[in-house]
Amino acid sequence: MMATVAERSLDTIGNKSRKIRAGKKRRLTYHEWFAYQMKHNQKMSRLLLLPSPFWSALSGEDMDIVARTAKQLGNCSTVQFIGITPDKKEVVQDTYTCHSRFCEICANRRSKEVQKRMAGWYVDGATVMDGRGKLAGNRTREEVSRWMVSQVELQSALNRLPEDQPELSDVLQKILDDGEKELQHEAKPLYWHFITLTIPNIPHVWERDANGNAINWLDVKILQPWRKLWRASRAKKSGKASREKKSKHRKFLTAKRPKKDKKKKKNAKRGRKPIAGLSLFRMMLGYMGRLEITFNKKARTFHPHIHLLVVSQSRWIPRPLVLAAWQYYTSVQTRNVQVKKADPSTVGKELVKYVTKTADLEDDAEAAKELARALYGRRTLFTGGAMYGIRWSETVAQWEKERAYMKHEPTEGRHVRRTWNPKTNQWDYEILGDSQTFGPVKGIAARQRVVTLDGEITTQKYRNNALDRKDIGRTHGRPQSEEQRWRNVIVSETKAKFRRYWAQSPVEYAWEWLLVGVLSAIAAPVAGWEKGRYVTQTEHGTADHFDLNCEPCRLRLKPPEKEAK
DNA sequence: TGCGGATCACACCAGGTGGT
DNA sequence: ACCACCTGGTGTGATCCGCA
Repeated sequence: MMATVAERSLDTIGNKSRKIRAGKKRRLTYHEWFAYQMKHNQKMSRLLLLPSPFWSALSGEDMDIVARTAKQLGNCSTVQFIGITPDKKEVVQDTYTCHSRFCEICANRRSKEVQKRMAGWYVDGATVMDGRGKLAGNRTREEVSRWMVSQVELQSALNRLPEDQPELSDVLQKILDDGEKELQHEAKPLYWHFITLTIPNIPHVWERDANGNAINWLDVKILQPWRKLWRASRAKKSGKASREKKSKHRKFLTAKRPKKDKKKKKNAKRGRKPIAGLSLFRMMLGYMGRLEITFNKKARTFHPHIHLLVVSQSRWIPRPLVLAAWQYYTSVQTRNVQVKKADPSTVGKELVKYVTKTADLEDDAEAAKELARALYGRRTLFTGGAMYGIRWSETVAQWEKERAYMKHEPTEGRHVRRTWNPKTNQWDYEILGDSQTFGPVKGIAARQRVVTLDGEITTQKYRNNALDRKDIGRTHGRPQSEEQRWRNVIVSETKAKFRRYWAQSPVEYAWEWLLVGVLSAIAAPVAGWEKGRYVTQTEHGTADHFDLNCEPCRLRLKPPEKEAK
């Protein structure tokens, strides 16, 4: 019953799938949807999922290998397997943990918060997911099932309606669409404003800290505050759950009416004090921004600006309120905030004219280098809200493309300095000499990471790549069976986890490795050291020790040889 | 097509304020 | 002391864009 309902109600998933979107639009079967989710859903892909055909291929010995490797590495394997039962139910089969008190992953798993949320994720050992394929932590399988049944029943009722009842059909269609429909606001006139947010002169836009890590002050000082401000302004005002409203109403009916205290303020607004000026940003529908950095030659300081062209529902934007909001999010006492009305017909000119003046930097190679590093891979022209992703014209797009010359290494081509020529209404390019060129140094890559509930820091792409990589687990030129490939995936994942753990906190890892070794030596004095590692038995193949660099150990990973013909 | 970088919707959570 | 209510903050998954 469950599976059939799921199959019939999951047709909307197809729109989001790249493969389905490219081809003819059609309904997804449950298996197709599940395969898609396994590949693309970040929450689900945090688990190492094995397709059901390979599930039986994983023997108990393989699990032992994983567990032993995890124990040896002093880190959690956090490898979970999901099996598909005959009734199409996904069941979490097993998890291996190291239970070390130094292990962050285990500490996280033990925390009440994680336990609480994990309890919502799984009902009777099965993953809970809703009709849209999302893992819903606050809904049980029964609730999801009821929701899907109601949707299917509504749709079927709509299909079975006779044609002479258009009114009823409309009502049913309205109910169906209600969940997906966005709120339709009545049309209001829009006004364009030009806002300039600035940060006082700062000595550096990019530098390295004591540990050698790159700090992009440009991002910290001005871009992040702006993103925070915009995000806060986009946040919906919290709505009330119907259950709370009901309880409130019930209490209101049953409670005795108290006498009003005239001393206290009437109609006083309760709750947290709102941030001044944030309501103004709420009325803005979208923005187009340009990052500008000027350089003060005498003081040798940078002065970053954000020029914003916003479209707002409010006719008037008071400058003090914008200033207050900007000061709240930057914690900086600045007074250089400008607000003025803008003409939408001159959008391009207003924004494009604000570019970094390279003439200020030509005498200061260090400053130019610093600026180049700060701007490396960063978009100086950005959009948001209703204007997100729009482009003015192909010409502007081409300008943007050309402007990114600083992204490339100096060996890739010659560097040019571009200046705007108002006479010809075009850019003039000036080729810089070798002494004036500079190559940006890549800092620590700020990759988008996902911290799972198990505390593991990973990415969806990393896992997909690991699965897609063909050279996983050296095959030495031999063709690799699917079974062997999946087995190698497990081992390589564990090894990669060790590398990440080592990279994150080598000191902690070293201490734990030492402690585990000493404790093992005390607990099991019969065995000894071999190849720099402690083993409980010296004979390979039957020992608890498993070394990936050891040939006898690696032999155990090989698939069983076929019988001789 | 893969990867890096960015925004957005949704849900939950922490904390403050007025009232009982 | 507790509750109702309000606010912004934050985690998480989805999606989009630009580039090679």
